[in-house]
Amino acid sequence: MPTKTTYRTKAFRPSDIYADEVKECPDCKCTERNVDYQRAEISCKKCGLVLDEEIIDLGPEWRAFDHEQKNKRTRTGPPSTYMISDKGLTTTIDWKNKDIYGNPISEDNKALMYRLRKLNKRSRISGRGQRSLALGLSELHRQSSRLGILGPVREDAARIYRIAARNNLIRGRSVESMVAASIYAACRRANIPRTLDEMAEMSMVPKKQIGKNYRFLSRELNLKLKPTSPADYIPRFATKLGLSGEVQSKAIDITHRASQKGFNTGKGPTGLAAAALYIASLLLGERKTQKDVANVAGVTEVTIRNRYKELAELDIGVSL
DNA sequence: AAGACGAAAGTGGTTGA
DNA sequence: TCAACAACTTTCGTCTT
Repeated sequence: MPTKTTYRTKAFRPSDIYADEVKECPDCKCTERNVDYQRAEISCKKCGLVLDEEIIDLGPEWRAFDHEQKNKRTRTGPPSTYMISDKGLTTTIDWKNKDIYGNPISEDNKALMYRLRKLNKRSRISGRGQRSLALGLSELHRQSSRLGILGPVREDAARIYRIAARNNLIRGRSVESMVAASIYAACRRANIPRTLDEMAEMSMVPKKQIGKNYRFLSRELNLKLKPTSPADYIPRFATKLGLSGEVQSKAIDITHRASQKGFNTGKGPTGLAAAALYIASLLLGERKTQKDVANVAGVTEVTIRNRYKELAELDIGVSL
């Protein structure tokens, strides 16, 4: 990814970003590019060679049909927020009338300090709603891009965040953690759940806090989310492990049969998904170690073993 | 030598008084 | 608010391939 941030226009287009650093395609030496946002890939227009993948979409959040919408819907400016916001490093002026050495401030300066405090406070508060929302949305954009979340799911996350902001649910919580919680909720709603570990890793927010905020959001906004099904995790885990589609469907089959026997109650869905994948990989001869599966699923080998033992006792055709 | 297995102790979150 | 509790993790020793 290019790291240059020389463009400062309000609504830049992704194609502009790459315009000044198009390199020749090593295959056919042409310089024309296709940018595919669905797959997040840049490929050569002539020969189709993929030149860059997992690009970050820095474009506007929504489509706009007239000038007013364009102003409203475009997120505010370049990825770095140095120009706009204080990046959370707000300056406050102490209420004590002491200087940094602890000496009292002179009577002359007291009036000055009073005025400064007042102005500082006022400038910080004014327009906070608008500004923090813009900040939140750009943070949301950054995080969802890193997770590879696009389209409707991202829009849903943005909607959740906006509603939360409107209902004053962000106050007292960090923007990053609430954004992460919104994305987490949107993913679950779309049945493509991310684990809390994944969310924590990319948002730099402790897992605990994301979970807490997520529960808070779902309670306050009545999101009515069902517990995640282990089957939802399987395709993603399987892909990461490089397992075939057959193993995937076998694993999904196992989780379905297990849930028919009322097995999935109270257990973590990722553990069960991992165990099902492990078993399926053994049955179909694409052996993966417990350790590999455990790493991808974010559980330990011990958990896989336990689930695996329990599944074997369940009489659903899983026996070794 | 790596992977699988299991026991035991520890951890963080939920529940019910 | 606190203790009990279930699920899961960490750690470690032993067995298997």
